[in-house]
Amino acid sequence: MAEKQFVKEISDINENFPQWYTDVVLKTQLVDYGPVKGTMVIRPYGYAIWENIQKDMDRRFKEAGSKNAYFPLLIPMSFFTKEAEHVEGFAPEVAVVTHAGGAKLEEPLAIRPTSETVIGTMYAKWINSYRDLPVIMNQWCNVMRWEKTTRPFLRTSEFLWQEGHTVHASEEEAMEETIKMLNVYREFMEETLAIPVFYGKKTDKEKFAGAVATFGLEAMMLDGKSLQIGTSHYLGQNFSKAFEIKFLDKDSKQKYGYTTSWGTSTRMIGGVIMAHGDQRGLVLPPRVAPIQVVIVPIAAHKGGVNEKALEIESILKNLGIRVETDTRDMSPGWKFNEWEMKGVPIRLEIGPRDIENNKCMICRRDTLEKQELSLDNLSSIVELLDTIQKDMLNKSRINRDKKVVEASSLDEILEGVNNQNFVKAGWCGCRECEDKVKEVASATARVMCDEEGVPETCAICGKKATHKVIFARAY
RNA sequence: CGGGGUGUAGCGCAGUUGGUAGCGCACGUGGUUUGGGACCAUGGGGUCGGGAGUUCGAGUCUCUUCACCCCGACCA
Repeated sequence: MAEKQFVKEISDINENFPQWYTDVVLKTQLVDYGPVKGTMVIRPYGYAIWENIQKDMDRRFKEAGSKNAYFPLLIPMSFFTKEAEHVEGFAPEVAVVTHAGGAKLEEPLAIRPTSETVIGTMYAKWINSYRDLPVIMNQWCNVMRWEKTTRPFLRTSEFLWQEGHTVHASEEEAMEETIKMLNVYREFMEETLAIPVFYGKKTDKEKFAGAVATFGLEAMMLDGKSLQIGTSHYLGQNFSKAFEIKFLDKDSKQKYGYTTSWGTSTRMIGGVIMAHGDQRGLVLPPRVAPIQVVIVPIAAHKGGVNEKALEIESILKNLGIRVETDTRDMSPGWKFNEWEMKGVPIRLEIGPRDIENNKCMICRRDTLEKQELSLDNLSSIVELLDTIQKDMLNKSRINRDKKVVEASSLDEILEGVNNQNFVKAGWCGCRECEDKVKEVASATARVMCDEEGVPETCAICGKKATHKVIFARAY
């Protein structure tokens, strides 16, 4: 059977990481490849993770003052040309509708790669006075970017995401919003996905097309590569000037607004897989796991076992736990392996001997530790899920911190990334040095961390450093 | 777009000098099992990626075409 092969093949994740990833997303039935190259079908088990992410994140957005809305999928091509840098950045990857209703369209329509342009157009109509500001909206939708190489969740032609778009009366307020949302993301990644992140300003080379400044959150995957798991952009007046987002201020003067945008995508699911997985497959943090506890009845044919299992299921359900009982006619060992591969945080075994002794067996997916639990004490599973959630973040943080090094020369940067590390180094701020690192070490500048203290000299050219940057290979 | 590779059952693969299309897993049925991927019996399932050619005969040889994968390049 395919699943058995999976466990055997994957003896060392690091040696065969891309293959491990592909196997795990396909064999755990999170996704399937779509009929159009570069697209993915998110299967129910994978989509349930996305729903949990959405629910948690949406609550945080609303607490931060954001409202949800929805804007159209199709955007007139002319909208993109209004912001020069934006069109230049996105043109190569935009899919375009040229025909509709059986005829060629007068103006081609872009399938949105991101919605700054439509939303900006609408904001221009809606905003007149400083009393209309700030505007803080978010939409959950799909976008399309025609990428050359794709991988499920990490980079697909079509993906699901959330994009927030805001307008503010002042530069300070807009920048504050940019940083505020960056922090909302950071808290979500750590508290809900159990993924520790580095976060900070991106270099000009890596910033969003059309932004004044881009801030990113970078997570370390099991193979030491970095995944940009969320971004928050300060757009200044670039888009408000291009789309005429103006308001009459208190001083009776027409002014352009200051805009921001921020987004995260289904890529987060890929991040969860690659940050927590192991040789047996997925390890899902309890807060996003579609099934938090799976009950496996042992020797169910002996009577009374399935009944007891279902009784436990209803007790756990009443405690607010997402629980499922696996009554399929298969050997227990087979089920154990299947649910481990699927990353269910807790497995509960119940058999005739347990029922006699009024207990059950509990196995944690993150540590694979087994322990007995009295059936009178089932409510402690709520705390155990919480413990697992916290332990996973701590474990990730410890493993990550072991793989962060400092470098003061190009050779050391190369050595660092070759050892699957994140490398912190001084940087003079010039594009040439950034390109040199890419050329020599295939690593890119991820985010700046100047607050840690900027080194004296640039590790690449030896001139005076202006920033401290994390270099890493990236997905 | 450059370099390399693969197309044979749902999945993974074998198929020798050209001679009736095979194996493992999965799937159906009956039974025995069940505390770490059980077993026995039996059954169903194929335009060999497509097209053309050579031949008495092509999964196998030739030409052509398509699709997918990996490494680059590009890129949230």
